[in-house]
Amino acid sequence: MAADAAVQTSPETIGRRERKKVQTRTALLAAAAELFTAQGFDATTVDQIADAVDVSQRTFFRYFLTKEDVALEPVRAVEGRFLELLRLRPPTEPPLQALRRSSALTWQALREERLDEQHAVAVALLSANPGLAATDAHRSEAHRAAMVEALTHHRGTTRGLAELVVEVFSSAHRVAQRRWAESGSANLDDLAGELDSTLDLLPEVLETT
Amino acid sequence: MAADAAVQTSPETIGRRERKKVQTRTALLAAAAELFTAQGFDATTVDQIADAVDVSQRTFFRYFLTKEDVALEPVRAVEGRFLELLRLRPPTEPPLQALRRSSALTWQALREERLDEQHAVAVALLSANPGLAATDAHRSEAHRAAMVEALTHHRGTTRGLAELVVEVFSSAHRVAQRRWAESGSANLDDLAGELDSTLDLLPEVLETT
DNA sequence: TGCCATCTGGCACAGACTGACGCATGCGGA
DNA sequence: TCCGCATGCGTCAGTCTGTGCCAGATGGCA
Repeated sequence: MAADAAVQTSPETIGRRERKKVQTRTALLAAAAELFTAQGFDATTVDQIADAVDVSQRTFFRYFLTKEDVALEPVRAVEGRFLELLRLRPPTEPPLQALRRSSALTWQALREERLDEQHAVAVALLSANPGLAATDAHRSEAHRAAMVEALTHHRGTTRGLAELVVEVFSSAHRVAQRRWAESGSANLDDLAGELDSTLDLLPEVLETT
Repeated sequence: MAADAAVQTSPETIGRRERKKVQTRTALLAAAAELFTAQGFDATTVDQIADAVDVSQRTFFRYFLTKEDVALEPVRAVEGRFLELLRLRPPTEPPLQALRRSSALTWQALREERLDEQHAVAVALLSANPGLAATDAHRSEAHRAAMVEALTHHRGTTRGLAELVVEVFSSAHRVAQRRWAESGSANLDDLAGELDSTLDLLPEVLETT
């Protein structure tokens, strides 16, 4: 009976092997986050992270391609959530507004799942390590491409326009995120506020042509 | 008399030591560019570059902090030219237009000094190596800050607005540069055209709010 | 000519990352 | 229940980037 229940509930269907993998992966992520915030990204070696979880360095690199990836993984997760929400937006909605709304909803979801602190930590790590931010810019290219894909044909938007919209939105997002990190706030509402006021400045930008 | 002349003409004032330094630096830059375009950035080792100029690897790292820096140095040079021209713009000119005009003038200058090919090579290298582009984004932060500095108070522009203007312009610049690289053109006029048509799309971006 | 600052080469080493090999463990079928 | 296979993991050895250190070579200058 108990076994049957375990077999039927899909998430628990996975065997011991799979469970262990998830375990070590999670442990590596946690250990890395802790060490990075405690000692800084550069000062932390991969060996330290692996030792903290009691696996070999080689195993670490089987879970994460690079040391940067283990730091950026939370960011990637949030981007995934954001994309899901963006794809649910009605095609009648203007692209830039769809992006703005999806951001707000993403942060709301993070807060409801008590992931806001974790996200704040990741963002802080990013703005404290410019090199890491550069890698992030690279790694998020796929994400931007997916955003373009989701927005093309939104209310007759051409691909070329969608590309520019995404770039502009990403710029505003970066500016807002930087200001938020500098303010030292860990409240996602403040981040939303920064993004709003930044986006509201856009019309003035055009007047400078 | 001859000595006096040498002392007075500032560029030739430098002695043999300084001249040799410029020589090796130039040689390293040239060898790196050649190897990078021939074999790709990742496939080229620092040892290869150093060997090509017949200096030790250790010496290479005394001229360039990282392998990436030797690849990005031409880009930094162009940014310098751009900034000089931007600072000469009349303060009555709207910021975004000042940026646009400075770009055009920079490319014109590059062409006149027959540096357009070299620049095309650097841009091609950038768009062929996303990782390098990420580092470039990081390294160009100082450049963007300088642009903000130059534009603040331009026609009553606040710093906050200037920051956003620079971000938006940089976005358009990236988009245009990517399209130009994809088109395979080595003509700087085409790049200017791409930038113009991208910037002209900006009003439509705002309509998507 | 001789002294001093600077440049350079070579060495040793840390840290990120990779390929190969063998062992151990979990999984599925007979 | 037992066996064979797939998979994950550790170990080892090695590459490449980047750095500190010291000794020798070279240029500038009195």
